[in-house]
Amino acid sequence: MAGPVQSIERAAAILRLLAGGPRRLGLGEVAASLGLAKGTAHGILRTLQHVDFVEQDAATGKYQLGAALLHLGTSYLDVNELRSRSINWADALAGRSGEAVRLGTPLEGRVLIIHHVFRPDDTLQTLDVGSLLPLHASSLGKVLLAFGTATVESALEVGLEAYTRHTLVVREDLNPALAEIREQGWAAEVQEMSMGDAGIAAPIRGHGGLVVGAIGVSGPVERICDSKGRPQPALITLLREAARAISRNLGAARW
Amino acid sequence: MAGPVQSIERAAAILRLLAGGPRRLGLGEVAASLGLAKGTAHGILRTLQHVDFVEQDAATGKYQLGAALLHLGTSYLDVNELRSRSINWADALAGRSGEAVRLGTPLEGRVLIIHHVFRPDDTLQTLDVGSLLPLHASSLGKVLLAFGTATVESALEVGLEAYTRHTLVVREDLNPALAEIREQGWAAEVQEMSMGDAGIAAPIRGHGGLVVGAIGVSGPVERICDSKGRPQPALITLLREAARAISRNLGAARW
DNA sequence: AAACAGCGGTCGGCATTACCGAACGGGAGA
DNA sequence: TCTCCCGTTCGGTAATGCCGACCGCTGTTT
Repeated sequence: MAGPVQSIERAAAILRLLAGGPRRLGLGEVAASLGLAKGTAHGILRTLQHVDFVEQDAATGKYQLGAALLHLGTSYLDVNELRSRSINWADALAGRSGEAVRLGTPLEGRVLIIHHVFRPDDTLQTLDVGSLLPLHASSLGKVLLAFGTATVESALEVGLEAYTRHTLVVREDLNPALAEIREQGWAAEVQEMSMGDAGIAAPIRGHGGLVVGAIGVSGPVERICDSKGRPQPALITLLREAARAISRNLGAARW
Repeated sequence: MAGPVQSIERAAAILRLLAGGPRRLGLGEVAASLGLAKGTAHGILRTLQHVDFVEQDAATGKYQLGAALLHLGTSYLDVNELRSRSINWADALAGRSGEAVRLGTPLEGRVLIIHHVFRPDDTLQTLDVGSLLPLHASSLGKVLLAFGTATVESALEVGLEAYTRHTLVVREDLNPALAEIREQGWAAEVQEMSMGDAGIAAPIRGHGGLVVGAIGVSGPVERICDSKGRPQPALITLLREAARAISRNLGAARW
């Protein structure tokens, strides 16, 4: 396999860099972060700006992401088969469980949320679609890790950040947990990402039984778990039924 | 100004192409559409795939947009100042008017929706954020055209499609309409995009009074308009107040 | 007020870079 | 089983984009 086109790789790196920080970045910062000459970075940025992938603040000259990316991002949602085939089941699952339902797929050592059904009550919630969750501290991520859709190495590259005192932060603790998830066919996360919250997730399989994504239910720990701190069996059943139905819909024969 | 980086321009063209059709595209189709050699297109696609901007269907070998774009798109929303400074006012406007509120900015001869507050009632609605509306047949687009934020030329390049019999499809009809919008400070669209629907929009100004976007209210024609088919004066007042407030928030001195 | 420092932007020479077109191989359909 | 189609590979070529020094501006410091 021949080498990738470098200018495009660099352009993508710049976009990722701009997406990383919430702050606008100057030309110098961009060039320094990627080890490029200023002139080189400027050429790439000028091109990205020309195609509306990047915008430049008129006052400060600093750069930020551009509008075209928003349209490309939603177009991705439109063509994503995993998402479109899951929507109906995710809706039903949210209705029956009374909790928020999310769908995830791996991206760069994290979990990308590609669908989010709000909890049916009318409380204020923010749309998570497009957000990135950690692989090691979310039920969706653990499923993806356990079934090989995401690699532990990619998670380690990002780093096993300790969000709460329950977060699994060492690889030796992670491995047996993943084995158990493979065994039982679903994953739980209880106050590992934020205190008071919990979630469970199950794998979604595509053609040859390959796991292509995960679906999860999440909410306050007192509703997701029973008095012993274990996920509610009834919820698990609902979740696994939904995951199986979606898998069949995607062409997974006998799961 | 030196020339833009061609490989990046081509990569962007491929992404736009993939975003255009809802269908997955083969290598040959991509190469032919852009007039590139198959080898060239393949190299670019391979790179885009490597950075997760593009995915390849394992079965058919066809290409589609990739997951990284979704995250970049939502990151764009996070840093967009026009959006973040408008959210509160858009919310309030939706509450007071009882109708859906949308925010738009120009992109490639169309209007990109960067914010969407649902109509307060509980009817089924689809999120328009990331969608593209026509410049000539939407109230948001007409505002952007009238105040020079989008050019009539860019609209003509896309084409003045006739969605209904009320759509303005000839430039000579468009120009006086835009002059009137400039005059009165707001735009209306009554059944020009789809029968039964109407909308009104007003400009949002940034620093030097430059129009940077538009905010609009839309809904069924019988609620937006009065019995004579003219937009409700009360709605217009609410809308213009919101637009003015946001403009001031963005630093527009006296509008 | 003047000098400076830091910024984004520009320019021209060099060699690396990515482009092209033809040939390959595998899969699906006939 | 044969054939066509399509994604992929490969090597030669010169066009391409990269580099690093230089420019002009703005805001700050002395």
